[in-house]
Amino acid sequence: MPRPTLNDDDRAQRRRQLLDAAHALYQRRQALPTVAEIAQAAGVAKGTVYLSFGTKEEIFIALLDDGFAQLLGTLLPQLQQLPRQAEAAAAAFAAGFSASLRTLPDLLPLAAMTNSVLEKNLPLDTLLDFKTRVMGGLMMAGAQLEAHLPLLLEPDQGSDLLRRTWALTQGLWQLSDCPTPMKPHLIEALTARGVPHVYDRDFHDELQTALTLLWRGTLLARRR
Amino acid sequence: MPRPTLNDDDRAQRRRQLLDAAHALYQRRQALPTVAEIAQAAGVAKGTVYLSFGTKEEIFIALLDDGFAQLLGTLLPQLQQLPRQAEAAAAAFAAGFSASLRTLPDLLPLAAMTNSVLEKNLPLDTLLDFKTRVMGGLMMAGAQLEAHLPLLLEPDQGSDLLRRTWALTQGLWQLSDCPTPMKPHLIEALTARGVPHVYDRDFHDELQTALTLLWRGTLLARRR
Amino acid sequence: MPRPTLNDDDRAQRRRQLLDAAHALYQRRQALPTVAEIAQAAGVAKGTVYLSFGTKEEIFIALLDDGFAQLLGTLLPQLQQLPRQAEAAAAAFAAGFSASLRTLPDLLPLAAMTNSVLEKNLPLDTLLDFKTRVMGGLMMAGAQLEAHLPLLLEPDQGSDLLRRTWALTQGLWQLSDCPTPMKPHLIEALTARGVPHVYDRDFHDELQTALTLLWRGTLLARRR
Amino acid sequence: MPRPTLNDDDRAQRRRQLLDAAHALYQRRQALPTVAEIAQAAGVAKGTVYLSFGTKEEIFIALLDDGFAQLLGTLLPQLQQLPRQAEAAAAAFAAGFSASLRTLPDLLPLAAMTNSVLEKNLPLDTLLDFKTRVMGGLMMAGAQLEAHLPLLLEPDQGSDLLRRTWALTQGLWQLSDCPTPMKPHLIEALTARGVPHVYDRDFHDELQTALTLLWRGTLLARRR
DNA sequence: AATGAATGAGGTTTCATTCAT
DNA sequence: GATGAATGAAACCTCATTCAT
Repeated sequence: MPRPTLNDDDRAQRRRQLLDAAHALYQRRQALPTVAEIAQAAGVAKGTVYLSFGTKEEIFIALLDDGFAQLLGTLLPQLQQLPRQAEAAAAAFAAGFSASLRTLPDLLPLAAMTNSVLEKNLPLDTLLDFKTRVMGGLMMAGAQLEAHLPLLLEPDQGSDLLRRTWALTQGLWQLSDCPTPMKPHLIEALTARGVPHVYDRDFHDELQTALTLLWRGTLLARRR
Repeated sequence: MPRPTLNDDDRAQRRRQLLDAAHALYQRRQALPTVAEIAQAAGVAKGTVYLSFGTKEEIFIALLDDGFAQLLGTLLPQLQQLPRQAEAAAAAFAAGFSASLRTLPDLLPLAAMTNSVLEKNLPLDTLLDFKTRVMGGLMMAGAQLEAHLPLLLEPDQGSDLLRRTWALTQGLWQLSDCPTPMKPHLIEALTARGVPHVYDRDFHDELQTALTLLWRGTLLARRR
Repeated sequence: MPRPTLNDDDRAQRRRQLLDAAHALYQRRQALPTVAEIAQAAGVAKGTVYLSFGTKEEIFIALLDDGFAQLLGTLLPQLQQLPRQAEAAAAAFAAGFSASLRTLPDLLPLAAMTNSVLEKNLPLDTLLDFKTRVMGGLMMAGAQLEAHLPLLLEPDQGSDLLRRTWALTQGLWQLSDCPTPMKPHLIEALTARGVPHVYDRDFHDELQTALTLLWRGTLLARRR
Repeated sequence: MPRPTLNDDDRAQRRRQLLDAAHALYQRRQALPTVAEIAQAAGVAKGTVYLSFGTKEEIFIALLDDGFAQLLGTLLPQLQQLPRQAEAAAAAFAAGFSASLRTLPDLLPLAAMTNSVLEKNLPLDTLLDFKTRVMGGLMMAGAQLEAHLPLLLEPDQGSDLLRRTWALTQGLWQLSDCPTPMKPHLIEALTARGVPHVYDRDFHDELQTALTLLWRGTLLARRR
């Protein structure tokens, strides 16, 4: 029973430790690990998890939070280097966004559970903080985008565009996803049945195409 | 304890009875009811449920299936009456689609659970049938759309557009949704914190705007 | 709904049909099939099974009954050809008995369930009939045995010997048996652990040895 | 709701508590109680049971294990005091063994379920440990027996004899047993039908007789 | 006689969370 | 602070049996 007093740094470190463990387990299983597993992987006892997180779901919301922050981090520089012509900007963003997403392979699966699983058992405050932070990042990035493309975007439409971008991304991912173990069977069976060109299309190709269309539709609006 | 031999009609009726019960319970709770609850609500014994559905999840896939079929039913006539000019078509579709969705308030919440919940305990065949049916509807509607707007859509792009339409819709809904019981608090708190114009915006307004942009971006492509 | 009136022959035929189906299924699975499976295999409806048998367990008791009758059928002639010298008789019986048993591979597994499973849900009358029939056969065979070996067996000890023979057989079988799917693993693992010569010994060898000893002990008693 | 950290002693005590509860219930019902019942009888929650046992069946295997250990405990001293003359040894063992068994009235019923019930839901390792332990005890006792009766037993035949002893015991018990609630009716009815001297014979008398014969057959073998 | 829809008891196991130490 | 034993709700699905037709 070691009992060192924890200062804030220690606390943050413990949080990180747990988040890393949870993340690693999630990557392996593609399913929410149990608290016991997370604790074990982090080398602490089950009860200790609840000193850092009020709820199992909080852990994964925090992971999601991290993911969004990282996405934002890679996105912001890209936004400032976007070409200023509408079509080119749309295509460039789509390509950059897709590439950024590839570096965060757990973000979309995690986000897909937000509504149906993660938010189910979350204290209002945590949910509030999460949404505030995500939305704050969105607003900021949106403001940058507006500043960078003043001729293509109305004021305040930057964050709208980015929100819709995320929505389209998440929606497309959910349409293309299916339980990992049966993915090959499903694709094969769908192909055999002649249901064409939908699940076997590479998600990132589809994402780029769709995002380009959304952005074009948005950025061309001003021109009319 | 009535125990008459069931013909196909009876069987369909029993299915309907269970689906209606499940639907009603889902509306109340915004969460998957237990099989026991469904059985009780439908006035049958637990085991009876398993005569019509092999799995609890199948019930909800069937509900989703119904929803998509209904959506398609209201959508198809709309597609054929779309104006043939790009901007007008985009706006008209967005309006019509949003209106159609309003008549199916459970479709989006149900769809949001598809990946994380429903598919976890579904035999491959059921999942396959479901996906095939949904995709089939999409292809058909897409073909109609192409036929109706031959100057605006490349061949085979009708179903792509509709798929992206659905993805954007589902994504936006998931961003705007939150657990029913805390929705008012959340909105209030976000407003108080000055996180603006996002959650308190009416979902259907946002949906129309976003879909219009996506469609515009798609339908204007030809022109270039 | 065909409804031909069943006479006694038909009834017996129906019984046989069900017993055969149950037997075939039991052989496949080495576990009690469900009533639904039996009915389907026999080409009748579930309810029909209960016109011939009051309980699922009755079916398997009947199977057991059959098995005992067949065993008796092959045994009786053997008894009459037994050598009249004790040691030779013991060895000859053991060999013949083991051989007879090989022709009835389901008898022992079925018998092993008698106490813990089959008798659990049996009307008293059925159980009574079963026990009476089995015991009757035993008495008869015992009487033959006494008549054939008057110098080796006291009156009334023929059936005792045969009963103990069966007991020893069944007991040995249960010691050597284990769930079919794990048998190879188990044997391998036991061997690896150095637990020797018990499970990997061939059951029929062991049976012959053990029966020979029991019979010798019995038949030599008189001599002293 | 006491929740002290458990050391090994506590753990063993908790195991014992559950085993005792399970044993008591088994004695009452002569059937496997449910986990819920065991937990209640032991005064703990259902989940607590699974901290000590991985499976319901493990509980009963442990009970069986206990029983065998106790039987072995009473048997070993007896073996060393066996007379060295064959007939006398056989009779003495039979008497002592029967007496030992009387002190363990649940061992035989429990053992009768081993194959058909207990092994169905047991991890291979548990089953393996169990078999190894039982066989180990048998080997040890067999070695003692050989050492004690060197003139009567070939090397390595001690454990064989004991194994056959157990097989005969279990087989006889299963022949004489029937579901507790109907036992009196059955005996009465069998007597009424004139099926004689079998079920109403006291099991332990029969056991002694049969074991004496088996042992005599074995121990006399050397003489020839 | 035959059917097969309906019944509903039955039982296991998992796991997030608590809280005594 | 840390532990991890205890909790106990939760939920599924199977299947022998019945009985209205």
